Amino acid sequence: MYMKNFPVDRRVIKSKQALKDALLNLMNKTEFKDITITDIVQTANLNRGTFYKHYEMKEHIFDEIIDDVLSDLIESYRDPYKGVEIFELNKLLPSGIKLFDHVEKHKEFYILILQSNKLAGFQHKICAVLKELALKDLFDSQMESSINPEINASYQAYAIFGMIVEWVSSEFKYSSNYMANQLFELIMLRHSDNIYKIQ
Amino acid sequence: MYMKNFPVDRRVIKSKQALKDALLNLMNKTEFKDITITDIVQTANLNRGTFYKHYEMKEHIFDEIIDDVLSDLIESYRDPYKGVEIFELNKLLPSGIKLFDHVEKHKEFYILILQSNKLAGFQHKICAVLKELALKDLFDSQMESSINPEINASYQAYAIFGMIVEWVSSEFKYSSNYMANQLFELIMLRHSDNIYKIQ
DNA sequence: CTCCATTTGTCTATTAGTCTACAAACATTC
DNA sequence: GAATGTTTGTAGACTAATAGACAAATGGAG
Repeated sequence: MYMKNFPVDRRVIKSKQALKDALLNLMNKTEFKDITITDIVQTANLNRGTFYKHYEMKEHIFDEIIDDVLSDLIESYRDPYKGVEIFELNKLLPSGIKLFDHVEKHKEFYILILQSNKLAGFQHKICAVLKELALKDLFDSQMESSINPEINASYQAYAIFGMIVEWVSSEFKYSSNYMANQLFELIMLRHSDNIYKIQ
Repeated sequence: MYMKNFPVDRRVIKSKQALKDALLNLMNKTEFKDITITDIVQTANLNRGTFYKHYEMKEHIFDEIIDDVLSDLIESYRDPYKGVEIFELNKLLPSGIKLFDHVEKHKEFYILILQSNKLAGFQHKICAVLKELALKDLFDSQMESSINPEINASYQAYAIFGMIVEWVSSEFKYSSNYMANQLFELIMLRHSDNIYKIQ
């Protein structure tokens, strides 16, 4: 995941955001390949020159959307741990789980990549990020266990992603808080399982 | 109601709109007099210089908001008549009544002026516009009647405004379509009354 | 009243975005 | 395949918006 040096000028941020919003919006109605640059700048309400100032092709807009979403995913995942030295499960309150707020925030994006066949590849990208995050946590907490950290991380990552898939395809029937609670309870359940097995 | 020569540059339109949105937004939480120009440009996410390029004081922003709303009010009122030579009541379908769509569109504004004591003066401005519109219609259609057109127009204007007040204070409990239907039925009712009296 | 922080209005240099126009590449239709 | 319209990429002249700095005005708090 590459990172461009962040723009400082408000105008740049706003213009780029408008282009990203426009592209996502158009992708809900039209095939990516059929979307013209003229379409994008028209829905973004910008001059075509502005597009060429920041991007070379429409693909680059989408690349940046991915970057944005993944960065925000990482941030929201880590947010509950902020300032916490040692990982303590009982301090991880459901309200601290910002993950589903993140999904809701990028609703349009998630609907898109879950519905489209062609964009399915990005699902793995998301899971890979989730796995890395989980792996980092596990490394800090359960080094003595006999469980393979990679497998455990992947297990957790895809489990969470499963919840997201379910949520999105239910058309966001539940609140993000409800989803956070569900995740919390599932974690607790799994944790008590472990304790049971150890005893 | 005066009309500034419309700006052509997108940037101007966007910046001004951002300032208007910001002001309306702030007025929901803070007294007008306590809102600083710094507050406005910060919520609008614009440089302070941009404010001074378009306005001299915050009052001028609000003046333009009023202009916008009243212009849109007139347009939405007249929309059903577009292209119609002679006023025919039975052709005025409920779906053609765009008035409540207008109110919904400017929700924030209407809530503001109906809740605030200090902004109550603008209610009369709106009614005055509605009366003028009604007067124009009446002039075209019922010159032979013995009813005083001014009184009739004012009657109609305040009647419609009454519906708006009710709708706003119900916190938009009904759909704009429902409101349009209600208005339509009320007009029909009154019309058939008239026929009854004539016969 | 004095001190301190905030807001205000104004300014400059720089950059982003605008509009317009153009020729070349692409598509469609006949 | 010629003719038509649309999209593309690029360029130039112009204007709006930016960040940043500044002194003056305003406004509390001690």
